[in-house]
Amino acid sequence: METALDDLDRTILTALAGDARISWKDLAIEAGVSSPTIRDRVRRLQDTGVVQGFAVKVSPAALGYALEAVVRFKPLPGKQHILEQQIQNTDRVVQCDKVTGEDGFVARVLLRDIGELDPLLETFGRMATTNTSIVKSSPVRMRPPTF
Amino acid sequence: METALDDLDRTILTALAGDARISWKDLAIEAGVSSPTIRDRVRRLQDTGVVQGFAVKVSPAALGYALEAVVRFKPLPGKQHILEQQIQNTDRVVQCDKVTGEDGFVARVLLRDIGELDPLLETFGRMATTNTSIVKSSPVRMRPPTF
DNA sequence: GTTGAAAGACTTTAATT
DNA sequence: AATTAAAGTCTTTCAAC
Repeated sequence: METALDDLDRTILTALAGDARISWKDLAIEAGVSSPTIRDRVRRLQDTGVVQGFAVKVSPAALGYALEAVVRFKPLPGKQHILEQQIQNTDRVVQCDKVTGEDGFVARVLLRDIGELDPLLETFGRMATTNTSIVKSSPVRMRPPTF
Repeated sequence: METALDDLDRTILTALAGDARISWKDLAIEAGVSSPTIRDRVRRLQDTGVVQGFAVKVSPAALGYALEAVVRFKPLPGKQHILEQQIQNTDRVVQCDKVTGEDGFVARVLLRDIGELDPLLETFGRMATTNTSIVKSSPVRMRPPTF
């Protein structure tokens, strides 16, 4: 599942990380090759699974989600599966990993205000104990791996 | 900083969340309006900060990062600032939040193999105690908020 | 705020190296 | 694998509603 990248691939990925809607033509000029070459390379990166797609970056704050929190869930005995489903069905959860150790799941949740926290946590009351940390800032705001 | 969205905005955001490189023409057909209208709406969503940009989704696994881990950092006395800088300068850290509570920072790190974990954590030895959980799966793999 | 139409720009194909 | 050139398609502009 691993792929070797050359300099052109890295140039392409770096440009797409900055602006995923850049035209193949502009990317071709930036990389010093022709647009069909860019087109082929991007398709190959998609075919090999390096590029999984292109996403819009939406600001939670601009949509009224004033707070973000990191919630760790420790499943109650026998409740791990239903907990996982409940997490997936909670649309305020925008990211969640199942991890090793005491806490079974680590999730990122969006809140309109602090008053929304307790009701949200209570929906998990029968399945897990929780540990919540409010996000004060994000020193590293979701960046790609180094190519 | 909050913005009201209408149905057309929501249709546009949903389409762009699925494929951020869709052409304005195809999006126009999907939404049942003209391409100039789509163009104007997207520009407005960018101007109001709802759309912050467009990013390529890269697979860490395809680049050889076989493991992901969630690392919580508790800064040693007086070391919070230098810790934050060190985290930002560590390119294996692809996401990090500064949070309330015992653990000052929660980070997501990429590893080529488990042997990379200890050396990485040791670079933080003078600044923080750490708590590491290996990601076993990702029940919610980074989704946008509901529009 | 939206539309249709035209001009301009970009993308894709296919022949070639 | 990469390039050029031409055909095809999309984007942008703008006058009109």
